[in-house]
Amino acid sequence: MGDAKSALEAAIIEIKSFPLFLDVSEVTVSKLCEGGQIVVSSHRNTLFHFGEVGTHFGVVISGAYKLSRPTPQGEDAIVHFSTPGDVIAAFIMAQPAPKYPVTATAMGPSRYLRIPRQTYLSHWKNHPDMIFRVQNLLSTRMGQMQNQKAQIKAPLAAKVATLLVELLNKHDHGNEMMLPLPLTRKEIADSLGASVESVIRVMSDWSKQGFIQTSDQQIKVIKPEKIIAEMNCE
Amino acid sequence: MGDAKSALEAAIIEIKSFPLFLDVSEVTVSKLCEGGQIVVSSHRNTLFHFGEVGTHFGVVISGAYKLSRPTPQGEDAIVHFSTPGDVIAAFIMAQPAPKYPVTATAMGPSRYLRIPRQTYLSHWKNHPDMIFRVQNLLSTRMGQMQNQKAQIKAPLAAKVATLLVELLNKHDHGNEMMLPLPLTRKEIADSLGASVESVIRVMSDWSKQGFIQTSDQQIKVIKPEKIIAEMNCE
DNA sequence: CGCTCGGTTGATGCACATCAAAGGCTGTGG
DNA sequence: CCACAGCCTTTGATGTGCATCAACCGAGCG
Repeated sequence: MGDAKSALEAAIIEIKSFPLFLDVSEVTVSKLCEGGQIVVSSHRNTLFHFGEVGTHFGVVISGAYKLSRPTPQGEDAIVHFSTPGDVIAAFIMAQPAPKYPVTATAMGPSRYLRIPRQTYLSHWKNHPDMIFRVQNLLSTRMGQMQNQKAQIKAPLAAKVATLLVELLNKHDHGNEMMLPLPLTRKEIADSLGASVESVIRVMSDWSKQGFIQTSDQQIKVIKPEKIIAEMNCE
Repeated sequence: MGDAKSALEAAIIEIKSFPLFLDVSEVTVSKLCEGGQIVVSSHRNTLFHFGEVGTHFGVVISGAYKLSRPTPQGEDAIVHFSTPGDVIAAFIMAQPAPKYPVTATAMGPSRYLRIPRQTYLSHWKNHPDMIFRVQNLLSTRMGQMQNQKAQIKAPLAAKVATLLVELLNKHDHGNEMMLPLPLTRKEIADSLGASVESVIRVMSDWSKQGFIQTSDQQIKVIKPEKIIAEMNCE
């Protein structure tokens, strides 16, 4: 218990530097995290499932989680990739009896700060600035979905390129154009509504041309210009 | 000027019955609409364009507006259909220097209550209940987008069916299963990322089988069961 | 050593897009 | 009042991007 508490305190130090909590006093941050606990996930662990009653929301501390929905065909459609600093499930906290609209699954070892809904209602709700910050995060996410929708008729290569660029933009990884999360071709496919094979054909083409490099699930962009060129259909 | 003011007052009576303002005192509603003005649009008028600086948000009073985004191919992708009671552009009010992420265009004669951003910041922001109501509306919208994303691999017929059902659900039109807005095949196509011709082929099939009926742009669903059956790919 | 998981490649087919052409309907301007 | 332009719908013919199916390979792992 002492351990859990100090883990929480350590995590608070970590999350304080996220844009979400920038310039917020440590006391306030502690309050906003009241009742919170650190969840350590390993690869493919889930935080919650689509359709379950939503009792908690939270913040991604490290690693990454994918948010997916089951499709009528039994497959999964990936709705969003959440990286450190992202808020998860805050959106539905405003509802009286919320259900999770997605399943959250860890991609590689990850950590998550899980906060009870009650804390949202008692501490976040009456803190307009925090609500606004949350809205800004969500507005970004909404924007991404709309971008993707605008690309629905574009060729697959353009969609993959856009996804890569978007993921690169979220976390400025210095000059090393490395994606901030481990990503399989299948996950890219599920995110874009394409088949694994098609995604592979696009990307191994790029590999051969030296635009990108992958080892393990780490994708590195060598020639960003080329990828950006693909975005606009060559 | 007296006219404008009384028009606003009349509109406030109207919007008071929307879920957004349910059980909110008239005084409060007036405050929330401070500086608001009624915009009367005719078919294909626009409220604002993609990329413009966002100085206002607002509420749809009557008719309908489509929210669309230009695509790289020069076409338009429709992101959302907004019907009476919907809030438009509230989302981006939280941002310091917001730009409209969509273009809003009237579908047939419509009316809109246009409210300055300042009112959002001074009256809405500090009213947690209102913020929550806005979030709930947006959460519905987000949910719809996610539904559509989950259907990305479904056959076109399923997508059209889902769209129709979703639009029916938003406004319970008694037993008359009439869509609450005038909708062209092109608009359906732009909303789903399909071609007009394909949408027409699907829908004229349904017409011949007597599932639906259209006159003008008014679509009436005769056999909802059949349409719902199409949603799950037969 | 068999297992699962991720990546890759080729052959085949289909659900759509695209192109083309036509008719109705509305508004607009000479 | 007619001509003309735009918009919406429809139908058919043709083409293609991508899904699907079917193998196969290498790596990690109990």
